[in-house]
Amino acid sequence: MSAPAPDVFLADCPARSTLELVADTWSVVVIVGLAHGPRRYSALLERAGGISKKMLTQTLRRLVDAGLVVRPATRGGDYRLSDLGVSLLGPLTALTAWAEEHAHELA
Amino acid sequence: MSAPAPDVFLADCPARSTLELVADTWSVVVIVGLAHGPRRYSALLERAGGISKKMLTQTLRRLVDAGLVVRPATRGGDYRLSDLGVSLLGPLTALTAWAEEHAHELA
DNA sequence: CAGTATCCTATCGGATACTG
DNA sequence: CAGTATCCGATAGGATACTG
Repeated sequence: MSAPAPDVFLADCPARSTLELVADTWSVVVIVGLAHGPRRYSALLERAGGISKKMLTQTLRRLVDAGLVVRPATRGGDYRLSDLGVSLLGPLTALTAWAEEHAHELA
Repeated sequence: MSAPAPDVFLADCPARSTLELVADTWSVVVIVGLAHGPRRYSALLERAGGISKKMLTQTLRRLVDAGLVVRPATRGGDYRLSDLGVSLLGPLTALTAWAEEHAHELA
């Protein structure tokens, strides 16, 4: 954590691919949706305003593959954040907090 | 700043549109690219690895319209972050810092 | 209920060429 | 140099129907 102004700006930066994973609306919505605790597929579908089954499935798959979310052991069980996923909550809530605070200032 | 677990999770939340603006790779890259100070179009184009003129123009337009970036007064001048844009740097660097720190843990 | 698979449109986004 | 405009293939993403 002592990197001196690291540059996501550069394409070859490994953080870039990570950023591309995280800098996605549905990913953020789903992760935040799991912040309060594990939830079933249908719970996510209903609460995540406007997401379609297709995108939910796809987003969950990506997040599971990336290791941010843990797939339920049994079909129909709860999805939950992995430790890595939990570690992302800090930065992410900072971002969503900003979004809420400044939503009215944006055109 | 005292919101009790606000929910970007919901679609009708005003923060959602804000999130959709910010949760975009190119937007993040350009904003971070302007973090160190104002830069000209060509400077952004060269340093933002892999971005095309089209996407740079489009992204800049969106960010300017949203009020996050200030267009140069004279053609060929420097683009710079607005106060609002600067206020976003905190949350954003938290996110990019996370991306750098955990890049190797992701599949 | 929990997904998966298919169809189809809209947008993304690079390459290229053009203008002031 | 600083953009803008057009062409076009690739992907996003909703609607719907289907399976266990």
